[in-house]
Amino acid sequence: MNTGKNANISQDINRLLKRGVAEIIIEEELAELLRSGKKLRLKEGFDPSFPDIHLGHMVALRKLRQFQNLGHQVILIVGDWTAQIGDPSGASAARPMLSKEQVKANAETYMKQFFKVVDKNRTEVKWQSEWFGKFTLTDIIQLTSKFTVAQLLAREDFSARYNSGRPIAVTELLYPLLQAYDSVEIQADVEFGGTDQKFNFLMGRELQSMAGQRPQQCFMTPLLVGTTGSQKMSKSLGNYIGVAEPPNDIYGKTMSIADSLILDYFELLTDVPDKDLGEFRQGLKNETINPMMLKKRLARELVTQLYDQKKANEAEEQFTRVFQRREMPEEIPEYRVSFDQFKAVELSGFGRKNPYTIKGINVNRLLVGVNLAESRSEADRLISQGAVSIDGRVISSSTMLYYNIESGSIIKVGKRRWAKVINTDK
RNA sequence: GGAGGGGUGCCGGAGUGGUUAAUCGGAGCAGUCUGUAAAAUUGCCGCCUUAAAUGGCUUCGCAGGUUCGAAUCCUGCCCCCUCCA
Repeated sequence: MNTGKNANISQDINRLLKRGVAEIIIEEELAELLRSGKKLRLKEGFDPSFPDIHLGHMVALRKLRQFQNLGHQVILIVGDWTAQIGDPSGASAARPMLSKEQVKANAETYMKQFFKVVDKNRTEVKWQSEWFGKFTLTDIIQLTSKFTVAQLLAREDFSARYNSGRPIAVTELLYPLLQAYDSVEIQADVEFGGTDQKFNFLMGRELQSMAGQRPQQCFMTPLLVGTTGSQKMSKSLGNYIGVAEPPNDIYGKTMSIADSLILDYFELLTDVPDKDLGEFRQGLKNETINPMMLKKRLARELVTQLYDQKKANEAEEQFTRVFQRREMPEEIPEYRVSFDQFKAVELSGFGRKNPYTIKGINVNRLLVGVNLAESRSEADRLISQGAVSIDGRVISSSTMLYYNIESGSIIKVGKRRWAKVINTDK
């Protein structure tokens, strides 16, 4: 029994270090640490400027969870100081300073999502301000004096910018140092993140060894490609699937990912065994598996992880009904509005054309009123393009702009937006 | 401190006195097709008024000015970048 357990553990360790991993520094040392039985301190940082977690982040978070399952401890660092600088990975230079309240609110939002994946009971939350709040100029001079400009310019995006004459803010140079100092402060054994964090992680190692600590191991996960299949998943590119999104959205967005991503997503985001992944790959190649079926499975897996099986089944049913059979969704957001305000009584006064043709509700205004269109101009466009239907009847011609709607009617805009309108007038 | 370059719609980027609500590309939205994939194809893509035709308003860093007319010319201001010191 004992040997069996050990065998399992070494199998776990192996999977931990192989699947969904981009690079580990130093892999051998980490394997050794894991085998040693020591309870490891796993560092994960987050920038409170961006509190939302999407599937791209989830890759590393899943790894944290797997480590936790072996008994290790996560230390989550709220980067309330580094957030003011911004990770120098490119375009974004100066960031607006967040107020304390904002940071706190964002941290709460973040953690709510974080603990969908990571085990709360094996997590310790630390704020950078716990140590940087007390920093003095002396401390900063001491910290910065340990490094040279050449060292910092070794970072690829710095050197690229330096060589091409683009600006580098002094505070940006500070960013890696602060992050490195976090590792010292919490005595990290392993730091987790995407490959883009490599330089920062390595700085942590440097600083730790200067401080007499054993340098942390760096565990880097691959960057997940966003839903459209070209760039990395990111909120600003709009190609993301958020972990806090409703089950139907997670399911639906997953169904819309590019075929080329299916295998990656399975590998990085699910526990589907490697053996099955091989079969999927083969099946896709030979065209013996319909990619859509695989995506359905993937979508189910993801919703199950982030919610539960029941929600996954419901989402699948909904998807099948609405998008494959083109029927109504089960739940449609309701809007209680006064129909009176959409009646076109305004025509009078000019007395130009006959007001008698006007009866019913101005669909155009109604769309704006229930947030299906942002402006009347947009509503106009949607209608003239045949994207709007009421109770199954397409409103396409201008003669139907005043439509006799009843309370409880269902409006559909495009493929996926619905609203049920309830008249609040007596 | 000196010299030069630049700020245009969500992004990139044309445009140097009218025909410019502003070429083009990307993103986005919508129609057809479909597996809410890809590819293709069509239309839209500032706001308001109008059933529509139409009309009005706002927009090219900010504020003024010249002009019948300005994103385009002039003046002042703000911001960004490069080089020299």
